[in-house]
Amino acid sequence: MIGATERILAVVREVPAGQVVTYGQVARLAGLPGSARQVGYALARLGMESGVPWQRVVRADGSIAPRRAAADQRRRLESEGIGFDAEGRIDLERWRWHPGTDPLSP
DNA sequence: TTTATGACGAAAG
DNA sequence: GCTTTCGCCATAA
Repeated sequence: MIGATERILAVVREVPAGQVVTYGQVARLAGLPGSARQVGYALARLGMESGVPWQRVVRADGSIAPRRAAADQRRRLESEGIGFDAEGRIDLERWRWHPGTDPLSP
């Protein structure tokens, strides 16, 4: 029996570098519509060196969830080519990941 | 067992 | 665009 946390992490691992997804989006893709908080909670208990690209998960409005590692997350995303506006938000229209449309899948 | 909390989100005013 | 309200659910106390 695969737990919800496992499915959440599986989805996050699918997100290609240079693109982002929102918490709610991950929840839906994991089959847990409406449980966006669960996504954040699963990532919070995760180790930063777990290999999961947690930095690619952002809020529904494109901003970074305020916490200790927020600055580190922004730095990582910028190094992947993602840009932020003056209010610290990402243009989701431009960098949002849509399943099946990642650069490596023709 | 009941309450509170948290890397959230959408709707309503 | 802002704040409030409510829904969600695993953990902790």
